[in-house]
Amino acid sequence: MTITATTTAHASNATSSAAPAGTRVAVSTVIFTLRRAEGQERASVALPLVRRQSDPHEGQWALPGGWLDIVEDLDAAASRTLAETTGLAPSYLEQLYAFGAVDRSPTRVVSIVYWALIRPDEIADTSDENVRWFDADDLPHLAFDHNEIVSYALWRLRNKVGYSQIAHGLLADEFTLAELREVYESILRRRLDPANFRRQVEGTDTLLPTERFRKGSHRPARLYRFNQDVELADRGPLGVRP
Amino acid sequence: MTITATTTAHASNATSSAAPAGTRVAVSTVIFTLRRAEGQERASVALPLVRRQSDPHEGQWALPGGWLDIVEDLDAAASRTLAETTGLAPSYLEQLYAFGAVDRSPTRVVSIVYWALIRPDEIADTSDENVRWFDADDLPHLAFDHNEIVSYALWRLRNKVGYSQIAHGLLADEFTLAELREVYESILRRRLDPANFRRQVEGTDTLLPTERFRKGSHRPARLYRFNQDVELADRGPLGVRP
DNA sequence: TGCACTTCTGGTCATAGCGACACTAAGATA
DNA sequence: TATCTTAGTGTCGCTATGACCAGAAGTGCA
Repeated sequence: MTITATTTAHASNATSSAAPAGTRVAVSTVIFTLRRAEGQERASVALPLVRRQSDPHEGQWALPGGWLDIVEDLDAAASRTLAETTGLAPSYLEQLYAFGAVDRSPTRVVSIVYWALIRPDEIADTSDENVRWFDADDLPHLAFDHNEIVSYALWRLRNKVGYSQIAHGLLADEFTLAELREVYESILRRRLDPANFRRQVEGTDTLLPTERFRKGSHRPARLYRFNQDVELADRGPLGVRP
Repeated sequence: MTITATTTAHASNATSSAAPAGTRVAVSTVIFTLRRAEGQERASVALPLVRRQSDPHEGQWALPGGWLDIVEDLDAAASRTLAETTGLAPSYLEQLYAFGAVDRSPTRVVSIVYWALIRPDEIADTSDENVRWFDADDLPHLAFDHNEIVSYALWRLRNKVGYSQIAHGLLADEFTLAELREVYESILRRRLDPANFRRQVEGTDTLLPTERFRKGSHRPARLYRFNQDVELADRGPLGVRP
């Protein structure tokens, strides 16, 4: 398993079509999950970063990514990136933006950036010292324009959670309304009224109640299941699916 | 003035960094305006297309575009495209999506697509036979995946008009509420109640009333002016400005 | 001049959605 | 058994919105 910190890297890549003179295309991915630090009241948004091993910004943290292979679709390249970092398929994957300022790197690189969601319970325990999960709101200074990229991805996440069902991409098959609410609260960083939240989410057709309950320290809560007929997000006429 | 129909073209370009073997980056732009065909009740969304002069899909209509210059920002390339086609600066310009399927062109091309708005009264009367304005809802079969691209751009336009102020990008400095309403009606393709529309738009701080009136065939209507302090659209942390 | 007609503009009314909040249900724990 | 905490229901008031009414202010024609 090879993990490359890219979006501009002089390091050669086995699948690279690098023509050193011209403009090269890289694909990077901002991978979000939720993580509960001990002692913390709320979970917080976290993402994996990769330590750069070679020249431009060597030693700094960067988004996982790699050069676009000449026979590889953009989505496929993003999925590959994600798999190389987390070993998983994303529960949600969407193109974020193409970054291509001339001066964003010593050589000319256009980075097609994706963002993705994966469920916290699926994160493999990587022992790789060069991959580390950071709190999205407490990042170090990153290589290239990656701080700006993460800011934009976070903005999109917080925005999109308001008008789509992407929150479900962070939960397992069955979940309680409290767990779903906690996802929203963690992303939006504010408390939501349990009663109103229930009313809102039950008003849609996105949830299917089950007959099972989660027994815990108090009154058991009904488990719900995500309605597979509804898309996580309206992508319009584009047919990109993770 | 050179107009190139791109997003994949074998034709060489003076500013191109074309390395024939690898992946090349093109920039195309979907340029929207409003146009009232005679006899038509409502204005409709129109966009300029360019007839391809060379091999892949020669003779077909395509989006205006060109190869990304190695010392040119993505936004700048889009603006250049737009200027070459319309001779104008856009009143709104935003990146749409990066299209990069392997099979979207005979050679490997990643197209960074922008979409833009320009005011109908500013459209230069081009005598170029290879540039023609089409109704967005009545397009011929276009080169490459450009039909799909236009569909997506239209979806974004119709979506965004609902929660941003981009409609102002299609009007002159001073306008009546009826004119502003007509922009919305044309984009959304449905009638809006004049009284309710007035209430909505006056509820925001985006409009500044003037003391001037537009005299027409009936009761004069007050002219309004767009409040320059409000952005046309919330781009989040990204600082792209046309 | 006066009347009809159209559009501009200000209002009402009923309804839907939502935030705030009170209250009941049900199990854990002491 | 009493108490605590979370699950879940219901209510109230505010706001936004769609439908619609009515007066204001012009033009055009008899």
